[in-house]
Formats: sequence, structure tokens, C-alpha cells
Amino acid sequence: MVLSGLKLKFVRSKKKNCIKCEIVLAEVEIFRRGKYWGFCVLVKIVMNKKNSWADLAANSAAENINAGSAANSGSVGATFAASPSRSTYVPPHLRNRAPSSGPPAAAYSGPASNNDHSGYGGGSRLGVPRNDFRSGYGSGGGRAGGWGNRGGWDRGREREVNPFGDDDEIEQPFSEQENTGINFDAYEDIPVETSGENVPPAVNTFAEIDLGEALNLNIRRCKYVKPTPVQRHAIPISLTGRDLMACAQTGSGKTAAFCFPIISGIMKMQDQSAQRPLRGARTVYPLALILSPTRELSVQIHEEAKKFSYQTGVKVVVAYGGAPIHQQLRELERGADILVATPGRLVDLLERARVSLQMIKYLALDEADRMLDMGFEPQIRKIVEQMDMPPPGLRQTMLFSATFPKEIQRLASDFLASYVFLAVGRVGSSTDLIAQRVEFVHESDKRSHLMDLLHAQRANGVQSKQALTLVFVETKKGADSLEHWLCINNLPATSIHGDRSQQEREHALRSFKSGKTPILVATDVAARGLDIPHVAHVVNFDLPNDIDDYVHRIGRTGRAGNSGLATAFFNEGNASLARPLSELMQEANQEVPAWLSRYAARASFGGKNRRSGGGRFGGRDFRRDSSFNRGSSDYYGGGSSGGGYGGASGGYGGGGHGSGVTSAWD
DNA sequence: AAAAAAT
Repeated sequence: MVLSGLKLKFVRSKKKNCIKCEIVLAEVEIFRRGKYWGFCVLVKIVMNKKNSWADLAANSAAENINAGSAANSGSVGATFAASPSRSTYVPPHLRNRAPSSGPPAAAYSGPASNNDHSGYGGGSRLGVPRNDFRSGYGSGGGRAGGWGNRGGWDRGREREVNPFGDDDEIEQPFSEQENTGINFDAYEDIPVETSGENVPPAVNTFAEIDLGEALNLNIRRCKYVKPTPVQRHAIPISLTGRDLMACAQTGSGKTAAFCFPIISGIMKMQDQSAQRPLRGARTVYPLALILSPTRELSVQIHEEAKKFSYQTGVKVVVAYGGAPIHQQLRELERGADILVATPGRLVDLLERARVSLQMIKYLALDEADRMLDMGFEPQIRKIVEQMDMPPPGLRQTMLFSATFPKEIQRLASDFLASYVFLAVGRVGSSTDLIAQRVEFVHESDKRSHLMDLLHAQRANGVQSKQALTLVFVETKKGADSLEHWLCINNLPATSIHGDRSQQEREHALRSFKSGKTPILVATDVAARGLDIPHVAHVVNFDLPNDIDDYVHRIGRTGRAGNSGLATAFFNEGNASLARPLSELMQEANQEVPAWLSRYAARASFGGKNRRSGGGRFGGRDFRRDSSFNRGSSDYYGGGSSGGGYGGASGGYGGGGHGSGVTSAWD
């Protein structure tokens, strides 16, 4: 069936570099190939700088007559008025489908378009370069270039950029490495709690673990001398294949803790041959998925993971919103073993069938409690439970965060099978490493008070040597107006929040990191995970409503065992935070102002701002909490394991705690 | 109540 003579026109002319063009839908051919119906669209793109719209329309009518023949071959084609070579456009319905006869490349058999007049990326979009295809994928044959050889594809053809910037081989053993700036003394005697069955023992050195030669070399290149506490515990647990829920202080090396086992595991899988399912040539099947709640954090994890996987043959790709999707798609087409993504963009990719989760062996959620709170939970459930990801037990799942409220732990247990809970004491977020100050500042005095602080620290030389100040506010509007106000008062500030474009966000972050604008005004978009060296001072201009958010915010300073300062502006509006804040400060051996204690005493008991953990830990296994165990045995490990965790039979559940009574841990 | 996350 052929429909012809349809026209679809548009003219874009407002942008400076955009040539006026008209697209004429000349003909649609509907056909059947195997069990699929498809259609072939013939499109003419008429480039014209001078002609009027009326001329364009007249021309296109004439050109329609010539268009038909291109379709006869049965492949997908497009004719260009300016350059009639067949191009490689594939209509959406035919994407991701290998024709039942012949390799998929047949559909792309036209030469790359050389159409200089193409207003759409000069042919780079329509004319896909040949070397973007991974040979053998989805064609039914071609094992040689296909799955069993993942990673091999790129190696001969393009050089992997050395993320370490120097090409010197580093051959010193661990012991001779210089120190890295991580203050390991700060990590001595950290309380650690694990629960779950048969927890694998911790290790003390990287050398004790068999991560593989290439990864070990990268660890040396990163100048990691010995594992941080969370790494010492989490890596052996992950290497034995157990699921993991880990609470570890901010800035303590969580990224490496989940990246090392993933990379190591994938390296080992490369030795075996795994058969990849048949699907379109353009669908990628990552083996590991790492999700994070903000775009910048995904970028950061990607950068870290690239370092760790350098020359291991493991390919890491990042996908996040706010940036053009085409480049990300092209990266994906080159193959991805580990995909780092934000949820929205990932759902998009899954719906386009450009990514399939069928082959996922590792799932890591960074800032897992954030990923499962009200705003994110549906999206995460969709990705983890309603797409094609293998269920718990068939994949390995790792959840990491500095904070882990018990309600969220309960939600998270849906994703886990027979998991180990790990809590590592909160160095770097609320010990002496971060000096916490709370000042009573009325709303109207905040700006001038901030100015005093900034001037004082500049006078004291704190701001020399790239000392950076991160100022948190509650709202996006507030961020804009405070940034503006600081700038007009000669304080070099920039801002980051969700209403700024991704370009602006990334520019602001770079400008801040480099010290060009040593003051960054931010909403909670910057509260979690971002590793910005030299942040000397975090100011909570507006306090958050949730104490966990406070923990994450101040954790932007005092990274890697260094010290930092956190100042909070408190007033009547923050009364609900008084109690948890003063408790947190006490735990961290900080001086609590008397007025704050009075506020805390006045504030009502309980509420949702109770510390999620308590004592020395950032969190505690909810399976050991009586109030969560009563009346149900279904909270245990993903539903299929049938209970039997230490907590239930070990005397925690049976005692006399009423639901409102807290245990010794709280 | 606000922020984040796709176009």
C-alpha cells in the first residue's frame, strides 16, 4: 500500500544558524516483513535560503514526481532535494528490529550522507558512520565480534583516554605509595555493625582481595593505599555475591566500594562466553546498572568508574537528562558494560528499547534512601521491578547511603535477597572532623549575617588557597536571589539548582571547583554525594526540614578524613529540627548552645524527625528493630528466603518493647 | 512545603 502526496512542512528560521528548510512527506509505503508491519517513509528535505514559502511549496510539488523509485528496494530511504544520495534514516517503527532476512546492516546500506546543506547535524545524525555498528550484534550469527568479545571491539580501533592524565606505568607496590590525602588516622577505631547470615569477614588491604590485575593497577594509580572502613567490609561481602545494604559516612569511599566488585566481577565474566539475547542491533545490554538521584552525581560516579575500569576492557557509560540524548545514544551504541544513570533518562532509554536490563548482574543504588523516598520510589520500582531486570537473587543488589531511615529500609528490602546490613560509624559527617556551629539568626538578618561570615573568613585567610564555601538554601528562587545579592555585594558567587539548565549547572560546579567563584549557592540538588575538594565551609542559610538532609549537606565538607566547618542559621521556623539537631551534635561531640537545648526540650517528642539510627551509627538494620518486626515475618529478605535472620530469632523481636519504646540503640 | 528526575 502506498500513500503519497502527503505534505508535512515546517520552517525554522529564528535561530541564527538554522537554514530555512521544508520537509515534504512524499510517500509512505506500508509493508509486511515477517511478522512485523513496517512502513517506509520518503521524505524530501528542501533547503532554501532565498526562496519564499510559496516557491518552496511549488518546488516540492514538482519533486514529488521523482521520489517514488527510491522506495522500491524495500529498504528504508530518504531522498534529499539537494543531494539525492540515499541516506540512512530509519523510521522509529523499524528501529531496534533486525529484519528476519539478512543482517541489520542491510537497512543502513546507504553511504553516509555528505549533504553539506543538511540543517540537521550535517549528516551525522541521518548518515550514521559505519563504525558505529558493533559487528555481530543481533544478527544471529557473528559470535566472533559479539557478546563473548565485549570490550574487545573498541580496543583496536580507538584509544581509551587515560583518565589519570599520565601514561607512566606505575609499578610500585602498595606499601611504597605516597599517601593520598585521605587521613586514615581519622578512620581508626570506627564502630562497625553488620547483620545478616554468614557475613564474610572484612579485609585490611586491597592485596588480600583478588580484584584482578588491571583493577589493582588502577587502584594504585588512584593512589589508594588501603581500603577505607566501608570498603574493607563491603567489598568482601559483594565479592561473595551477597546483596548489601550499607550505611557509611559521607566522603568515605562508597563509590569505590560498589565499583570495585562490579568491575572485578565483569572482568571475570569476560573470560566466559555469555550469549546475548537477540534483539535489535541498537539495543545495549549492560551487565551493571548504577542509579543516582542527581545528574551531577551520575557524572561524578561515571568519572570515578572510568578511572577504575581503565584498560580492564569494561566499558562505562553515563546517561542523564538535561543534555542532548544523541551523544549518549552514540556512546551506548558502542557498547556498555556498566551504565550509570539518573532514573528519568533511563526510563526514556528503556522505553525506546535502546537499553535492556535483561543481562543485569549488578544493581547499585547510590544515595539509596533518597532514591526510595516519595518522589523517586515509583520510578525506581518501575525500573527495578517492572522492566526486564532479573529479580533479586538472580542479580546482585547493593544499596549505599550515609543515612537509611527504617521506613526506607523496609521499602528497600523488596529489592534485596538475603542481604547483609552494614553500618560504619559516621566519620566525616558528624565527628570532630566537621565543626558544627548553630547560630540564631532571624530571617531578615540572614543576608547580612552571611556577609559578615564571608568577610570574616576572607580576613582570616581561610578563603585563600581555594577554600570554598557552599551555601544551602531552601528554594530555587531563594538560590537565585541570594546569588544575585552576593554578586552585587562583590562576593564571587554562582548557583546550582534544578531550574537552571544543565549547562549552567555544570558550569557553576566547574567554576566553583576551580575556585573561580569560591561561593556556591545551592538547593538540595547539591546536598548529596558530590565530592568537591577544598570545601572548607558549609553554610545552612536555610536549614532543611529533615535531619538526614542536614547530615548529607554538611558532609560536603570534611571529605576523606579532612576537617571542615558547618554553620547553620537557626530561627523559629526550624523548631522541629531542634531536637534531632541537638542530638546529632551531642553525638558528634559538638557544643550545643543552651538556647538550642531549650528549643529541643520544648519541641514535641517523636515525629518523623527522629534520628534514623542513633548512637554511633548512621543507621541500623531495621530487621533488628522490634517495632518493625511485630505481627509480620514478611520483612525478611525479598520475600523468598523465608525469614530466619539473626534478628528475629536472636532475641531482638521477642522482648517487651512497645512500639513507642526505643531500644538501647536509639 | 520543596527539591529532584525525560522531552
